[in-house]
Amino acid sequence: MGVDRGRRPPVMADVAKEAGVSHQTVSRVLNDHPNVRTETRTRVLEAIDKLGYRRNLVARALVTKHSRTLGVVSFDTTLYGPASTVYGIEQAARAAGYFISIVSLKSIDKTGVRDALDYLADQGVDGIVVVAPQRSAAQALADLPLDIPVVAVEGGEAGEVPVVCVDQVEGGRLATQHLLDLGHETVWHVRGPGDWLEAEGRVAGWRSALERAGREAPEPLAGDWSPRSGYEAGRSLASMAGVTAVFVANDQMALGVLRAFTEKGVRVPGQVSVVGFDDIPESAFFSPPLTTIRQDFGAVGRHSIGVLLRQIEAGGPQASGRLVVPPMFVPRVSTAGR
Amino acid sequence: MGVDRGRRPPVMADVAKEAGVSHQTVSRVLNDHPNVRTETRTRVLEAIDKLGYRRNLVARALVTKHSRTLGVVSFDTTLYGPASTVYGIEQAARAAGYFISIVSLKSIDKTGVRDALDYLADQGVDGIVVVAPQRSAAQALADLPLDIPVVAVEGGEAGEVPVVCVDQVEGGRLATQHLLDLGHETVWHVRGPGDWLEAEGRVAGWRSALERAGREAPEPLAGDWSPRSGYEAGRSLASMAGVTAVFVANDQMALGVLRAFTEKGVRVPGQVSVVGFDDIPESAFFSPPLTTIRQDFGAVGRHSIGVLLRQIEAGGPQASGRLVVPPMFVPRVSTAGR
DNA sequence: GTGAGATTTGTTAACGCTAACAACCAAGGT
DNA sequence: ACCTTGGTTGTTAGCGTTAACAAATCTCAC
Repeated sequence: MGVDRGRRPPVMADVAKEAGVSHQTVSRVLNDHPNVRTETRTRVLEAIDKLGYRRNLVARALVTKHSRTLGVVSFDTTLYGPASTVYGIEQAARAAGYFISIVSLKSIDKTGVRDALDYLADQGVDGIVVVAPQRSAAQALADLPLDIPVVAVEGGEAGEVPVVCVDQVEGGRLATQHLLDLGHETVWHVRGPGDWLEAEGRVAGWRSALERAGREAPEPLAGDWSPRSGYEAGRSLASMAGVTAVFVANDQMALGVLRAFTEKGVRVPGQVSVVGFDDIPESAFFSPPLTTIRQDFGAVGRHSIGVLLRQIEAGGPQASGRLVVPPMFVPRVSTAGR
Repeated sequence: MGVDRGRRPPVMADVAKEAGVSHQTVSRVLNDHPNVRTETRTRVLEAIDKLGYRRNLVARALVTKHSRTLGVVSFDTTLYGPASTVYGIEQAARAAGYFISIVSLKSIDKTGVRDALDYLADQGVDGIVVVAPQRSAAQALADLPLDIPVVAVEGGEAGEVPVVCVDQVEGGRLATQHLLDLGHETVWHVRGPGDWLEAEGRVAGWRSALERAGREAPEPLAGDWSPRSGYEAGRSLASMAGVTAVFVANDQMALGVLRAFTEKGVRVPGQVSVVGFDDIPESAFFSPPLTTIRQDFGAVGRHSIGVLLRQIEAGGPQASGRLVVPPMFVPRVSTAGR
């Protein structure tokens, strides 16, 4: 392939001359226009190959008004959940022929989200996925009427914006019911930070399962998703009487709880049963291996792209509302009967 | 701000008319051209504000040949290391006014890397960071002479391509030396997968520390970074006689080793000391808390952008070679003297 | 064989911006 | 008064592609 003739990368006109056609015909070949003779097509294709031509997507985007780029706004992609979701998004988008442009926020406030959205809109993205697990982020989305398709992941009621999420309430219920089924009188809860919708959903599920069973719901302990906050909650729980079952709102905090229990000589699951949430890859190897609720982040990512693309191609918001991915119970060793 | 007059988003000509100047003057204001009267400038700025004008970056990119977008190719951004590195890259890039376009690979082979690079080059990125921890990826980079600035992260000798990395050999040495200093006769090693440069660097550091101390290096056990592979290695180690110290090539595998030891009744650090690598957020809460080697992924990400931007602005590869970030020893509870 | 219709190709004009150059104006030196 | 100089602004011409339309060619029935 004779690339590099004359330094400057070849453009459509060069291919056209090489193939003895007009540049428009080259364009047609490139865009799979039906009305091109097969013989012409192969001639053009050969010329493209010979010159090593690659079409300029920027020029294309200028005229079509479509960049085939999708924006992703996410909060702290260092965390397993967001990272996995973004990974799913990226895979699905690339499979559909879209590029992914990422903005990772340190903190999610209204200004942060607004700026990120503006930033991406400036770049000319065709649509945006906002991984908006916090109430404030979801709120921000609902408030700003963007003229560009948007999908929220884990987003609560985000006004007009369609939402893809895991059923957190169901997950909380599953975890709590499992512990009740094992014969525990009641279930304690280490919850996630106040502003997070996921944290609230899990609290709601936990509370609902307890209520349905007619049990008293103890005051939940507050955490911030970090192992350290779980550790501190664990130390509190270890010093309290009558704690036999704990539902911890994520696996990292559950790790902290387990650590605190180990230090205090509380045996798991001998004395206390523990259930986590997320099923991070490490959970199966905690001491003891953690019973938990798995979230299929990959599916969430894929679905969000599906919804977004449908919206883009339809040229307006579909009445899609809310797409809910079910959570999955994963029994391991950290829970046992009374 | 009277946005939305007439549906179609305003373009430079609209601003020009509004301000009573030519569109070129608007362009000059936008690009901070020095020769514009302050009075004219404010008039243009007011018009921009009034119309809610935002410049079209695609059109700009077409004529300037610069998209202010950087590509990132990474392997499995679900893992903590890559995720943190990409996060650092993203933050640094955005601070410098660049967009980030990500391609996350499932497997890194030559074709995969080549395709990803082509894909990003098509998009018109100004430069690319390749997170290339595998030998094959580094090789691929070295082989394909890209006409676009590239930086490799964790990349071994990548030919002409500048590299930013953590000093893996030093890390391995640090971990091993720590165990020797505690009085252990020798140190066993659970290594990462063969193709990974990081795995090889850590092996080399481990071996060098042992050699320097005049000790025999036992055959390393093979892992694949996953907790499960660490668990299996741990089971083997537990059944072997004379094992008192183990350096595990990452924290996740170390977790598996700890789990296996717990199951087999091997006390850590009572009978065997364990050192990990990475310092993931969970490590401090393992049972026992894991002594490990911290990698500053954020710094690596930031530096890679620094090197890349310098290369882009200089308009050619700088004689930068290799930028090495030192690892850091983090003592915790999983190691003790003989 | 001829005209209607379809198929295939070419020509021209955007898309919204910046670069290059030209034009204009005021100030200052001769 | 003239010419220069430099700051300030406007005009024109692309960047590389697709859209819209026009032109040429082919196909087939009558």
